Amino acid sequence: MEFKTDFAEVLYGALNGQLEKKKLIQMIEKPKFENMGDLAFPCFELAKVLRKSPQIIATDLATKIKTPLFEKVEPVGGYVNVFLNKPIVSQQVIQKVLSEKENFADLKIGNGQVMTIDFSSPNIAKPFSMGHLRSTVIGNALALIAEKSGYRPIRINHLGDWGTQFGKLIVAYKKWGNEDTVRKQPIKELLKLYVQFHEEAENDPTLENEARAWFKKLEDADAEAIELWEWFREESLKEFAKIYELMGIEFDSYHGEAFYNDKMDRVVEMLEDKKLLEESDGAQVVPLENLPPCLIKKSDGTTLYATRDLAAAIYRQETYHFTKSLYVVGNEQTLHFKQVFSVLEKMGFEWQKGMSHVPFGMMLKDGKKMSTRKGKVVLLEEVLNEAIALALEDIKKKNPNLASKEEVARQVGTGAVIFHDLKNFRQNDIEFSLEDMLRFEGETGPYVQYTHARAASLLRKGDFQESDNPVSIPDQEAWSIITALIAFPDAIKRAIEEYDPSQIAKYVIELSRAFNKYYASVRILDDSELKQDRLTLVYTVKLTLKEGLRLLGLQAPEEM
RNA sequence: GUCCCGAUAGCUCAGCAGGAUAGAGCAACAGUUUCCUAAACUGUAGGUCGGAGGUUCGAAUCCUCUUCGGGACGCCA
Repeated sequence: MEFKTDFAEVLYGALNGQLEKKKLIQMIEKPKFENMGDLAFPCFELAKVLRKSPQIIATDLATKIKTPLFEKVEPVGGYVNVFLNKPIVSQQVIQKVLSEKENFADLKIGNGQVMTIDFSSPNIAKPFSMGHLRSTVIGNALALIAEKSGYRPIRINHLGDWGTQFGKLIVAYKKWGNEDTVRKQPIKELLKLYVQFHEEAENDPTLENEARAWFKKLEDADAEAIELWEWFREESLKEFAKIYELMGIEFDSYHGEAFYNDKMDRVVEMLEDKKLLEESDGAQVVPLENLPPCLIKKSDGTTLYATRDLAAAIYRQETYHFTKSLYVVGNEQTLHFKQVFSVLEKMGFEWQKGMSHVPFGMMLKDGKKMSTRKGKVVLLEEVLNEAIALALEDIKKKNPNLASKEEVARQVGTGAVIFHDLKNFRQNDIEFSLEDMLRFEGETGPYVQYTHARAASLLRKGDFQESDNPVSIPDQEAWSIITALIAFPDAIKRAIEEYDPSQIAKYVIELSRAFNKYYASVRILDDSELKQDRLTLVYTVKLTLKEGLRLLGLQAPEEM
């Protein structure tokens, strides 16, 4: 399977060790076009050392390369192009997928180490908006990819269940709220109150002071404040649970910000002991080099976001002993995490080197940030339900005899929404478009799911049974499927190294495309001696697609 | 003002440990089903890779400057 390495070995011999094997592996690339072979070695760099033209070097090298693994070696314009021996390579790959099944492409780079992943982290008493979708699906995929790569992921939902916003909410509830209406539709009603607070506060600034006072009461454990807070929190969690269930996402910890309330004094003490704290305009800060100072305590003595994140980081290290610790949080908080990591470094914690902020772009509406304060939010649950309804419609039209229509619609609908978010590089901003999100054709989740269902259908109809006979490439047209299968481990490697789930999304698209082309050009269930081999190939595609989808947090229905 | 992201086809984006003719999807147009799910496949059309310099045998990819868009920059998170 490591054909690059094999090629490098051969080159190393042919070059009498003039370049290191590692360097050679690095230089080997994939030719731009399929008719140029499967691997290519550019000779331009060697031209300087050898004082010969790249063309001559390539021609020369080509004659020296002889291995049964390559069926053709061709010097073209300064490149040595290599064509893999299709029968041999295919047999190896198919054999590997067949024997490893869903463990195909498992990596060991994580080495069993713990990786905490802080993601989703919605704010209590606010609706689960499209904005939170990004953190949720990216974090979930990263956890799955980390596991595939040999890490032990710990999924942490760092709930936004503390802060001045609760002061605002309590004020709003006491002034304009009503218990019954909140009980009926907690999130909608609380959002309404939150929005109303900001509207009224524009004309009446004293409201802000009231809100701060109520938050102070909350921090001082005032009974009424606590009671309301607990109620809001509980209702919100119920609401979030529905969404997580819909998307099939689970967490190891729901410790939110409030959990760290009693752990912050210790952090402040540690900072004092290390003489890192300074007073500035009545507030306590840690001055940093090349960064603005990090605020630890407000002038009224209450804590801040950064303080809680410091406490959380220390708690996580002490509890989980992580080697890596990720924060899947939006772009706009980059500075904050730089500050927090920097403070931890000043505190002398070596383990902070394993911490990374995994930023992502914003979900925009009309080119602008969506604002909860102004009530300009799109609710995730509504979008998911709409996607599911649309999927159900399609199923009724296209596959009316399908038994579990509702369940498959759920898988396909949520799949479309999740995939739409994951297929592009995280850091890009996304303009919210319901139309794009509910598209089931082209480069979409449903396209990949459909491809998987097609493969499953073939296996059913062809009554496929695994056998121990070696299987090789059944048709020339299948070669791009083989090369796609070979590429799966690389996709996972890149995804984990760059914390980039879109690598997997792009990969499953590529494999699906290769398979659909094959499907269109070769009749798989034809009665021929090739049928068993073809079905075996279909089976390897099905396994790999399913695993790829799983890593993104999508399910792969057998029929749709 | 300082710092961080981004700019590639009409739209959404790949490509960016430099390499051979810049690729997909959507939209448009033209096709494919007596045949394994047409949520598919085939073809046509569409690009001064924001602009200007530089490094290099070679730049969409690296460096500098610049324009435009977004974000962050102390008592929100």
